[in-house]
Amino acid sequence: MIDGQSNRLDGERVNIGEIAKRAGVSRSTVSYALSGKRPVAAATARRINEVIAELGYRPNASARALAEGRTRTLGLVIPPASRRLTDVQLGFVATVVEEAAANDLDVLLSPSGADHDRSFERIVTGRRVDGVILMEILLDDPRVARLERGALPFVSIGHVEHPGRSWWVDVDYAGLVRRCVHHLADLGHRQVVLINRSTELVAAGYGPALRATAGFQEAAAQRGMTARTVCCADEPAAGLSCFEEIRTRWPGVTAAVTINEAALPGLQRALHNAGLVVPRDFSITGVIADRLAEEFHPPLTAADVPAAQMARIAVELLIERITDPSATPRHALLQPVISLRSSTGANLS
Amino acid sequence: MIDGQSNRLDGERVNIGEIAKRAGVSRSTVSYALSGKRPVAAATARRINEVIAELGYRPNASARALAEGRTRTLGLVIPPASRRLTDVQLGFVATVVEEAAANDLDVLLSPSGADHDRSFERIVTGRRVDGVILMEILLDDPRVARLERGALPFVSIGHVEHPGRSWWVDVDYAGLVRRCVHHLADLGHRQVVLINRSTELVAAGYGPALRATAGFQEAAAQRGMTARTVCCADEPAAGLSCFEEIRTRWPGVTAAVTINEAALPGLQRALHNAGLVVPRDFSITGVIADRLAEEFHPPLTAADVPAAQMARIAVELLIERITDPSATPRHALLQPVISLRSSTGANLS
DNA sequence: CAAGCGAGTCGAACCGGTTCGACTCACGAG
DNA sequence: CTCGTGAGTCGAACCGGTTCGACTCGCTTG
Repeated sequence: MIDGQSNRLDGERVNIGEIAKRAGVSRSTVSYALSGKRPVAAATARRINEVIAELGYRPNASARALAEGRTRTLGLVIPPASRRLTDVQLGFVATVVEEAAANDLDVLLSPSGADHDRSFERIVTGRRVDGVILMEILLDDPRVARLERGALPFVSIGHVEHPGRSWWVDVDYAGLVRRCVHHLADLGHRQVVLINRSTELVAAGYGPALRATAGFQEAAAQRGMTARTVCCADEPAAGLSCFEEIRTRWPGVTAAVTINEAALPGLQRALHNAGLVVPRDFSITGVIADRLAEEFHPPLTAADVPAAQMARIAVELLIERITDPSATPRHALLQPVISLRSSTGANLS
Repeated sequence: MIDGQSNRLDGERVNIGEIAKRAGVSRSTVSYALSGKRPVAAATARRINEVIAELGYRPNASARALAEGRTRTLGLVIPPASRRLTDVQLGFVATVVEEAAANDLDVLLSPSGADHDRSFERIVTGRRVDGVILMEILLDDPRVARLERGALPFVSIGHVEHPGRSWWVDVDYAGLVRRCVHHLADLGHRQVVLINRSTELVAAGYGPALRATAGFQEAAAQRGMTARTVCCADEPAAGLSCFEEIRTRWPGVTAAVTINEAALPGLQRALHNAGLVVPRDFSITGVIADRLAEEFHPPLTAADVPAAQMARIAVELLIERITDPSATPRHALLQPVISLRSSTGANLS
């Protein structure tokens, strides 16, 4: 309906003044007709809308942002591309964008880490966004401090050690891993291993990795099990060598809990090479995106990471915090169900 | 609606006027000291920089965009989240963001399709970005027309049928698939099948899917082979049923070429279920992201889709087009090498 | 009938930068 | 000695919106 027509200006120089002139009113009247913040006579409004439709006018976003003091844009800080995004993170990004769009907000992406601090800094201090969603934060994250100092509303995925007045959404890794361990204990397993994320992430204080370890050891101790833990780089090759190492060092281990999605293909191949049949010879469970759990062979019994749900909640919380900067902090700790598929079985050894 | 007078952190309401006042100069002098567009005395520049550092001042991005007439932001139109992003697309997005950051540009994301036209429209007409990268375009894409009418520089990933004056980056699907077919012919295969993307995409006129088909049939005809083609939804389950159908309908087929990455896990399982050993009983090749090709068991001989390279080139071209709007259109048709791994072998039947 | 009120409109003052023209001053060339 | 020149600076005019105060009506209301 905006097609072709007689907009010879081709959307180039049309601003609110041009609309006002052609409609025979002042610029402020056009603005009020658009925002509805003051009454405008029906006849005037109709004239204005006709001119707007004819010229295909849209308010300039920068001018509006400058005048209003808000940009109608959210910032999303993603992990650097070098550390490949996992499937879960990917779904998360996509859902954030959709959810923001549903609220007429745009999303500005910023890579973090490495030498991308310029980008992060530009977004934070340049008033380019009204608020920020921070992915994959560390237990003691400098960016959190930076955002707090900048007085910019933000919601983090994952929480810092002592979340004082902060807003966040997280998955209860400790609780989920604990339940996985109990599940294995119920099936008669006595020696289990946790296949964690990479050594670097653990060293950097990545929350989920640390909390998974804690939950793992707590539950194993409670059930009197022998608990081993290994770190594994986030890539298939590492999954393979990691599993071979496990078999060599601890041949008595009969089950694994993992939160490392990227290593799964390698794990799969290692099991195949060792001639092990899942779950007859070895059980596997953990916290894994449902899609990946179903791609495994056999499908993995696992806690599904609810990335889309987290994204929706994060956007919702952020909008709330932006709208009311003095609101009391809110957060959500999600504990998704464990989907029973086919990768765990009784310990027969 | 922040009461400007009240309080807020001292460092937060700083603008160029405040810097000018404290440094004892005019606003324009501060601006010139920052941009270097006119000479400023060394002593003055030092005073200004001291004040800026002391107050932690950063220019307001909206104000600058309004005055300069450019936003220092690129738009990236991604496929809707509903149609899950593939691994390749994900790598592409991440690399675009990094490459843009390297050029001090930010990236605004816009989902397309479905009911997200508002978002697309907002970005195009609101002058929110200086240029746009369009992912996964169709052979006859309405968004291309929209961007051309809006006089907004853009680069597309994939090209329309008759790329007149447009800028684009693409992978030579036809050529790659052709080479895959020749490779299989050289190994003695006589009956081959193309496992394409989904029926919907093909019907919608998705370029790579159509060009892959064309290249496939051309090469097969040239080598006197029997060529079958099937469409397969972009998901593991479809890969499984799709392969079973192939075995039933055309039992003589001994090799497959695929450009459908998402279906690979299902394909893997179908092969396993059928008791087929790759490449002894069946050969597989195609156009696949290197990471996925290596996760397959055995690793796939395939043309690696160079997502990162495409992203870098796309950003580069877009910047060039923005800088010089009258430049003659440029494009890049990439023909990556085919990595010989272990999934193709001689036809023994 | 004066006063009060709310709908409808306008002009002007912002928001925070960039940029252009003009002015001053010191210095070297004619 | 005068003139031209360029470094260095300032003030003012933008960019394109939003918003506030004030003004004009026509209509109650006391």
